[in-house]
Amino acid sequence: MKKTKLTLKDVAAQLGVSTATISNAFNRPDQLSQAKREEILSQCKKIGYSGPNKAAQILRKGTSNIVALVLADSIAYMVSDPVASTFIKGVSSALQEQGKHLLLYAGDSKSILDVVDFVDGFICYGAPRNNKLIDELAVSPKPVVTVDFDIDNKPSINIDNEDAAYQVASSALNEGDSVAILGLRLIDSPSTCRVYDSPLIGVESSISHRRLDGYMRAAKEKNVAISKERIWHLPESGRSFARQAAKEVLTSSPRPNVVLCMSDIIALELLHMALEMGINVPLDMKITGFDGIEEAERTRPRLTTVCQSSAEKGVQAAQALLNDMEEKTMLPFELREGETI
Amino acid sequence: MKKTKLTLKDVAAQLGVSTATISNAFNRPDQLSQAKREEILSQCKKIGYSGPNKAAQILRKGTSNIVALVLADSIAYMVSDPVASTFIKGVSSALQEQGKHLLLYAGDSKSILDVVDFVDGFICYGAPRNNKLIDELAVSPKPVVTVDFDIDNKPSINIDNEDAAYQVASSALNEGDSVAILGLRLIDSPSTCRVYDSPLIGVESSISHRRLDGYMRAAKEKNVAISKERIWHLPESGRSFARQAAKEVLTSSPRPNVVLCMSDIIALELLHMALEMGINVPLDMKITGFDGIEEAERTRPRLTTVCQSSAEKGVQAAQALLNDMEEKTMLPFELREGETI
DNA sequence: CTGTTAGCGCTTTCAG
DNA sequence: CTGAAAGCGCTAACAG
Repeated sequence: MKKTKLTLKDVAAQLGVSTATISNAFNRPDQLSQAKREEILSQCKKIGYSGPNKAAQILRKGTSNIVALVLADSIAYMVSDPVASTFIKGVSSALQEQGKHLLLYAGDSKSILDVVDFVDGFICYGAPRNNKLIDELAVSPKPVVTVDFDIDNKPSINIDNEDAAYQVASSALNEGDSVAILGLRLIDSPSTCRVYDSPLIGVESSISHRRLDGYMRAAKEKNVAISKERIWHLPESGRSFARQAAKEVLTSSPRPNVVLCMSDIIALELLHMALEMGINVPLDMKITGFDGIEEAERTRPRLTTVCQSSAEKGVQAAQALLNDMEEKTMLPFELREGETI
Repeated sequence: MKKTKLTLKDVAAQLGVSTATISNAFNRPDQLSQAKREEILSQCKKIGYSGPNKAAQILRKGTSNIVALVLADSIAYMVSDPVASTFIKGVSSALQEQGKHLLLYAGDSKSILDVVDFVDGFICYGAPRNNKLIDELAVSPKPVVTVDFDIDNKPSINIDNEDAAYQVASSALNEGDSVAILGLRLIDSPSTCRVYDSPLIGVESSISHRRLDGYMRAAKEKNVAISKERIWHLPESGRSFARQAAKEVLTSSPRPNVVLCMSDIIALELLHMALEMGINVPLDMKITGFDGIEEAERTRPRLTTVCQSSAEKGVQAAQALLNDMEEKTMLPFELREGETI
């Protein structure tokens, strides 16, 4: 009894039929009689052949049932971000429904080339930290769907970040306010800092700049001036960066009485720290977030923020990919009035 | 100018060398002169050949650089669990270091067969909900590493759950205490309920039962009786199940003055609810958790719990897989005394 | 150091 | 409905 892996050919020989018949029994039920098919399948099970080798199928058919999810940053970081993980959740449930598999791909990887040949497509969540990936995706022969950013001629899922930011800022701001903004990835710096006159990055494509635009439009309408030294840049939305930035804001002078935050994580960190310092929210300081994560609902006072359904985004992205959608989709968002403004 | 994808053969023809030379230029630098190699590589770049097709390489070489991470449950659930996502974090960072890719695989999938042919191995985090997968993994020709449970003859990463539970219970319990236990997956039920006399599941393999054993050993030593109607079963460690169970416990009579929880998520939910009800923790009720998640450190009063480094587990699991380790590894844990006992 | 060639295991025309 | 045969694109002996 040798244990060399059985091949379709072996099986065909053993059962005394041709290889095509075995192949058809597994892949194209309509190509042979019900009876014959069941006969073959049961024989296969008996002799321990569990079906055509997938690696060979991938080469031959050119499809693998694997979808790559390209994250903006390292997997390590993304998977612990509540917004990203909710998105992954949406993607994975939609994929699982269709029997597709999920390959997680870091946005700071060198290249996309070592998977492009065998995955069935890419879902790209946020502009990957390594810009080169964007160029590679742009010319990839495999379908691509982007989320929270765009690539020319590729379908995408977005919300209107400018408008969302405008709305949340509008409801928070009043003439005479002293405002600070806690922004995400506005400039090219690995650490928390004020923006000052650093050149803004990815101004066209980035959701952060759309949000900034929205804040500024609201500010202008309300006759509120916001100078660049009151705008902070955070390299990512992790708690430690948020804490740093929150501290800087809270100890800056004059202390702002409205702080617009580009993520709930940042806003919550600021909120907690402010409360600890005995600052009354919203009387002494108003705070707004962005995203609408669960924790923001549980926290007291409840955070005023913009809700976007990351899970829904994930589902839509997966469906767009699997159904070869061409259009760019704009998903709705919702202002959630909490108790922090 | 046709756009048919270039193959290695085409390139060889165009450059006037043999296919082996092209292949070697990409895969085995030692097989040809530095000069020739660079010549070839730069020519390839110029004509737009980005290297050997990966699908073909997978078939030919039998390796893909893809590692499947089999989760205990659906990806959707796992990715939002802080313990699991920290584990994923560890795995992914170790894999990324070695240029390996991460395929997330749901533990409630039908079978492992549709990836076994092309992945390089499996990391299996917790006993998959679908038991069939365990049998398939047990006979898989590809390397397997299990975490938080065992398969005969396969390497594994574990902590001593019995001892950890014993220690945390020991430090919480005193003679005369009225104790409740909030357990995980103790019986076969999709909803929160008391264990009573339902048959326990997976008694041998499950970490939950090891923890239960540890609690019981401590209880016995301290002369504390814990009846099965004071032991709750939660199907998973999500907040909503936790909330349900917490409510049942807090409204049960007599109300226990010590509650041992098998996860921090459960313990925190209980803690919050108890505080809201005006119960003094730890005076009126002591609470212990398990895992040592970040949130448990941030919460006041700080939770008393067992810390295990899920990230480290992930790293070790990945290394065990990549280095073909054979042994079963036992990782250390650490009791963290908070203010809830 | 380079070229030839036999597969890796399968799918899919195309005849029968 | 079945069988024979041509590749999918590549790698690794092996011979030169």
